[in-house]
Amino acid sequence: MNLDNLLTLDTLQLAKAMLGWRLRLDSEEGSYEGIIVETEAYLQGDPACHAYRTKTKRNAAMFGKPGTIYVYQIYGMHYCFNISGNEEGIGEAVLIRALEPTLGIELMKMRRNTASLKNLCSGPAKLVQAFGIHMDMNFWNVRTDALSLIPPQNLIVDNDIITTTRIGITQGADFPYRFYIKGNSFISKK
DNA sequence: TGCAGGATGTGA
DNA sequence: CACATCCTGCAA
Repeated sequence: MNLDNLLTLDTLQLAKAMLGWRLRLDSEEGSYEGIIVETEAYLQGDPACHAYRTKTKRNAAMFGKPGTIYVYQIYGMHYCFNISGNEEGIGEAVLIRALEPTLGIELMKMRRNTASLKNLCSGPAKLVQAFGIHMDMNFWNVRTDALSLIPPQNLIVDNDIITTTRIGITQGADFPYRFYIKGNSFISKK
């Protein structure tokens, strides 16, 4: 599957299909890459979705074209990184929850202030910090900007994907919208 | 090994 | 006032 095909999937399928793809950032200081190993989907009609009610200044990027990057601040101090799904005008996105670092590891260790490989990108706010992602990247697009998606080296099949409920929410807590690669040790929860 | 507590912008 | 989180410190 190529990037064009990936971004035509509905948001739930997109969240699953992104497993195994690599997230890459090219910045002044160097390049970062990690394999996407855990995602969550946030959909229309889903009370946990930031776009559940109205379009606001904060959630506007969720309504962008597929591949639009949505960065938001949470708990006043951390940031999370999403990729918008579905067509323009519909507020849906996939939250990237964990990566298996493959490139730029020394830079990540400095940014995260830890030497532990497993602790670099094993959470949505952690991977944001490891890559140095910030609010200026809100409304970027993975098609056109320095934050991009690279197709999988090893194809992830359905049998390799575990589906569970999402982490850290109470509204919509029963929806099975969290996906991760079976047996991968870089996910956010053991 | 587990959990309580704190930091604090945004929108209901 | 609840929240798509993480880290520290203290108890068991």
